[in-house]
Amino acid sequence: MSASTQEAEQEQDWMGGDDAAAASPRARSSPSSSRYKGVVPQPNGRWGAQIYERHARVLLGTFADEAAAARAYDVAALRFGGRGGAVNFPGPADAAEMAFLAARPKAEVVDMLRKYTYDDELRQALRSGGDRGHALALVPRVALFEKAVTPSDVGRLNRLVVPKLHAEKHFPPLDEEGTAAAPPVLLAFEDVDGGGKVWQFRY
DNA sequence: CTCTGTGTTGAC
DNA sequence: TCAACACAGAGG
Repeated sequence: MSASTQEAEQEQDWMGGDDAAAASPRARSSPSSSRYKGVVPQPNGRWGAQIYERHARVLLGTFADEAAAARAYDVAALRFGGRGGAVNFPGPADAAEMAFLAARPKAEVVDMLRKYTYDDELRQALRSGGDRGHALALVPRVALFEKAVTPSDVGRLNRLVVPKLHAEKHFPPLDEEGTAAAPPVLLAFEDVDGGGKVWQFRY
Protein backbone atom coordinates (compact mmCIF):
# COMPACT_ATOMS: atom_id res chain seq x y z
CA MET A 1 0.00 0.00 0.00
CA SER A 2 1.07 3.55 -0.47
CA ALA A 3 0.02 6.47 1.62
CA SER A 4 -0.76 10.01 0.74
CA THR A 5 -2.27 12.90 2.57
CA GLN A 6 -4.43 15.88 2.23
CA GLU A 7 -5.52 18.13 5.01
CA ALA A 8 -8.61 16.88 6.77
CA GLU A 9 -10.26 19.92 5.32
CA GLN A 10 -9.77 18.30 1.97
CA GLU A 11 -13.07 17.77 0.36
CA GLN A 12 -13.44 21.16 -1.27
CA ASP A 13 -12.40 21.25 -4.91
CA TRP A 14 -12.58 17.52 -5.15
CA MET A 15 -13.70 17.15 -8.70
CA GLY A 16 -14.14 18.84 -11.99
CA GLY A 17 -12.01 21.90 -12.47
CA ASP A 18 -14.60 23.93 -10.71
CA ASP A 19 -12.56 27.09 -10.71
CA ALA A 20 -15.05 28.57 -13.09
CA ALA A 21 -17.98 27.51 -11.00
CA ALA A 22 -19.02 30.38 -8.80
CA ALA A 23 -21.17 29.91 -5.75
CA SER A 24 -24.20 31.96 -5.01
CA PRO A 25 -22.82 33.98 -2.14
CA ARG A 26 -24.75 35.74 0.54
CA ALA A 27 -22.84 37.03 3.51
CA ARG A 28 -19.26 36.10 4.24
CA SER A 29 -19.16 36.13 8.01
CA SER A 30 -22.32 35.13 9.86
CA PRO A 31 -21.71 31.93 11.81
CA SER A 32 -25.42 31.29 12.17
CA SER A 33 -26.10 30.54 8.57
CA SER A 34 -24.49 29.31 5.39
CA ARG A 35 -24.46 30.90 1.98
CA TYR A 36 -24.89 27.47 0.41
CA LYS A 37 -28.02 25.47 -0.14
CA GLY A 38 -28.29 22.37 2.01
CA VAL A 39 -25.52 23.51 4.31
CA VAL A 40 -26.11 24.14 7.98
CA PRO A 41 -23.65 25.31 10.61
CA GLN A 42 -22.69 22.90 13.38
CA PRO A 43 -22.14 23.96 16.99
CA ASN A 44 -18.42 23.27 16.77
CA GLY A 45 -17.87 25.51 13.79
CA ARG A 46 -18.05 22.75 11.24
CA TRP A 47 -20.69 22.48 8.52
CA GLY A 48 -23.41 19.91 8.05
CA ALA A 49 -24.86 18.97 4.69
CA GLN A 50 -28.42 17.80 4.36
CA ILE A 51 -31.02 17.22 1.70
CA TYR A 52 -34.73 16.56 1.89
CA GLU A 53 -36.53 13.67 0.35
CA ARG A 54 -40.29 13.61 0.67
CA HIS A 55 -40.56 15.40 3.99
CA ALA A 56 -37.61 13.48 5.39
CA ARG A 57 -34.27 15.04 6.13
CA VAL A 58 -31.21 13.07 5.06
CA LEU A 59 -27.92 13.92 6.74
CA LEU A 60 -25.01 13.93 4.31
CA GLY A 61 -22.31 14.31 6.93
CA THR A 62 -20.35 17.11 8.51
CA PHE A 63 -17.42 18.93 7.00
CA ALA A 64 -14.72 21.30 8.15
CA ASP A 65 -15.01 23.24 4.95
CA GLU A 66 -18.25 24.98 4.07
CA ALA A 67 -17.76 24.55 0.33
CA ALA A 68 -17.11 20.83 0.84
CA ALA A 69 -20.49 20.52 2.51
CA ALA A 70 -22.04 22.43 -0.37
CA ARG A 71 -20.45 20.04 -2.82
CA ALA A 72 -21.76 17.06 -0.86
CA TYR A 73 -25.23 18.51 -1.15
CA ASP A 74 -24.77 18.90 -4.90
CA VAL A 75 -23.83 15.26 -5.32
CA ALA A 76 -26.88 14.17 -3.36
CA ALA A 77 -29.07 16.55 -5.33
CA LEU A 78 -27.82 15.02 -8.57
CA ARG A 79 -28.55 11.50 -7.36
CA PHE A 80 -31.85 12.33 -5.71
CA GLY A 81 -33.06 14.38 -8.61
CA GLY A 82 -35.17 15.76 -5.81
CA ARG A 83 -37.34 18.47 -7.19
CA GLY A 84 -35.79 21.83 -7.59
CA GLY A 85 -32.51 20.29 -8.79
CA ALA A 86 -30.84 23.49 -7.75
CA VAL A 87 -27.17 23.06 -7.05
CA ASN A 88 -24.51 25.14 -5.33
CA PHE A 89 -21.92 24.79 -8.06
CA PRO A 90 -23.74 24.84 -11.38
CA GLY A 91 -21.93 23.66 -14.47
CA PRO A 92 -22.14 21.23 -17.32
CA ALA A 93 -23.19 17.91 -15.85
CA ASP A 94 -20.48 15.29 -16.19
CA ALA A 95 -22.07 12.38 -18.03
CA ALA A 96 -19.65 9.88 -16.51
CA GLU A 97 -20.40 11.04 -13.01
CA MET A 98 -24.13 10.97 -13.67
CA ALA A 99 -23.81 7.37 -14.80
CA PHE A 100 -21.73 6.57 -11.74
CA LEU A 101 -24.41 8.02 -9.51
CA ALA A 102 -27.33 6.44 -11.31
CA ALA A 103 -25.66 3.04 -11.04
CA ARG A 104 -25.85 2.94 -7.26
CA PRO A 105 -28.47 3.20 -4.55
CA LYS A 106 -29.09 6.53 -2.92
CA ALA A 107 -28.14 5.04 0.42
CA GLU A 108 -24.73 4.09 -0.90
CA VAL A 109 -24.11 7.54 -2.30
CA VAL A 110 -25.07 9.06 1.02
CA ASP A 111 -22.76 6.67 2.80
CA MET A 112 -19.84 7.62 0.59
CA LEU A 113 -20.46 11.27 1.27
CA ARG A 114 -20.61 10.72 5.00
CA LYS A 115 -17.39 8.75 4.95
CA TYR A 116 -15.64 11.20 2.65
CA THR A 117 -14.93 8.47 0.12
CA TYR A 118 -17.08 9.72 -2.71
CA ASP A 119 -14.32 11.28 -4.76
CA ASP A 120 -12.08 8.26 -4.31
CA GLU A 121 -14.81 5.87 -5.37
CA LEU A 122 -15.72 8.02 -8.33
CA ARG A 123 -12.14 8.29 -9.47
CA GLN A 124 -11.70 4.54 -9.21
CA ALA A 125 -14.86 3.84 -11.17
CA LEU A 126 -13.88 6.21 -13.92
CA ARG A 127 -10.36 4.89 -14.18
CA SER A 128 -11.39 1.28 -14.55
CA GLY A 129 -14.51 1.88 -16.56
CA GLY A 130 -12.78 3.60 -19.43
CA ASP A 131 -9.46 5.33 -19.76
CA ARG A 132 -10.96 8.69 -20.34
CA GLY A 133 -10.71 9.76 -16.74
CA HIS A 134 -7.51 11.63 -17.42
CA ALA A 135 -9.10 14.96 -18.05
CA LEU A 136 -10.70 14.76 -14.63
CA ALA A 137 -9.08 17.02 -12.09
CA LEU A 138 -7.64 14.81 -9.41
CA VAL A 139 -7.35 15.84 -5.84
CA PRO A 140 -3.72 16.82 -5.33
CA ARG A 141 -1.89 14.25 -3.27
CA VAL A 142 1.61 13.76 -2.00
CA ALA A 143 3.10 10.28 -1.81
CA LEU A 144 4.63 9.76 1.62
CA PHE A 145 5.59 6.11 2.07
CA GLU A 146 4.53 2.51 1.53
CA LYS A 147 3.78 -0.29 3.94
CA ALA A 148 2.71 -3.90 3.55
CA VAL A 149 -0.28 -4.70 5.73
CA THR A 150 0.34 -6.97 8.72
CA PRO A 151 -2.12 -9.22 10.59
CA SER A 152 -2.66 -6.59 13.27
CA ASP A 153 -3.51 -4.05 10.61
CA VAL A 154 -6.44 -6.12 9.43
CA GLY A 155 -7.54 -7.20 12.90
CA ARG A 156 -10.64 -6.08 14.69
CA LEU A 157 -9.26 -2.79 15.93
CA ASN A 158 -9.88 -0.27 13.22
CA ARG A 159 -6.38 0.96 13.01
CA LEU A 160 -3.25 0.56 10.98
CA VAL A 161 0.23 0.75 12.44
CA VAL A 162 2.47 3.26 10.78
CA PRO A 163 6.21 2.59 11.17
CA LYS A 164 7.70 5.05 13.63
CA LEU A 165 10.23 6.16 11.09
CA HIS A 166 7.56 7.38 8.70
CA ALA A 167 5.24 8.66 11.37
CA GLU A 168 7.88 10.96 12.82
CA LYS A 169 8.95 12.10 9.43
CA HIS A 170 5.56 13.06 8.06
CA PHE A 171 3.08 13.62 10.85
CA PRO A 172 2.57 16.58 13.16
CA PRO A 173 4.38 16.09 16.49
CA LEU A 174 2.49 15.41 19.69
CA ASP A 175 2.78 17.64 22.71
CA GLU A 176 4.38 16.63 26.01
CA GLU A 177 1.25 14.92 27.31
CA GLY A 178 1.33 12.78 24.22
CA THR A 179 -2.05 14.12 23.19
CA ALA A 180 -3.25 16.73 20.76
CA ALA A 181 -2.48 16.94 17.12
CA ALA A 182 -3.21 20.47 16.06
CA PRO A 183 -4.58 19.89 12.58
CA PRO A 184 -6.41 16.61 12.02
CA VAL A 185 -5.14 14.78 8.96
CA LEU A 186 -6.79 12.25 6.73
CA LEU A 187 -4.52 9.58 5.37
CA ALA A 188 -5.55 7.89 2.16
CA PHE A 189 -3.92 4.48 1.77
CA GLU A 190 -4.16 3.18 -1.75
CA ASP A 191 -3.96 -0.55 -2.29
CA VAL A 192 -1.24 -0.81 -4.92
CA ASP A 193 -1.58 -4.56 -5.53
CA GLY A 194 -5.32 -4.83 -5.55
CA GLY A 195 -7.67 -2.74 -7.61
CA GLY A 196 -6.42 0.53 -6.21
CA LYS A 197 -8.98 0.64 -3.48
CA VAL A 198 -8.49 3.55 -1.11
CA TRP A 199 -8.66 3.21 2.67
CA GLN A 200 -8.97 6.30 4.77
CA PHE A 201 -7.59 6.75 8.27
CA ARG A 202 -7.75 9.64 10.66
CA TYR A 203 -4.59 10.74 12.37
C1' DC B 1 -15.52 12.40 26.30
C1' DT B 2 -16.63 14.71 21.74
C1' DC B 3 -19.71 16.02 18.42
C1' DT B 4 -22.84 14.13 15.18
C1' DG B 5 -27.45 13.59 13.82
C1' DT B 6 -32.25 14.08 15.34
C1' DG B 7 -36.21 16.49 17.23
C1' DT B 8 -38.67 20.34 16.56
C1' DT B 9 -40.40 24.59 15.13
C1' DG B 10 -41.41 28.26 12.04
C1' DA B 11 -40.33 30.78 7.87
C1' DC B 12 -40.99 30.37 2.72
C1' DT C 1 -39.51 22.20 1.45
C1' DC C 2 -36.15 24.14 3.84
C1' DA C 3 -33.00 25.88 7.69
C1' DA C 4 -32.23 27.55 12.75
C1' DC C 5 -31.57 26.01 17.06
C1' DA C 6 -31.08 22.85 21.13
C1' DC C 7 -29.33 18.87 23.00
C1' DA C 8 -29.98 13.37 23.60
C1' DG C 9 -27.25 9.82 22.87
C1' DA C 10 -24.21 7.42 19.35
C1' DG C 11 -19.79 6.47 18.80
C1' DG C 12 -14.42 6.99 19.50
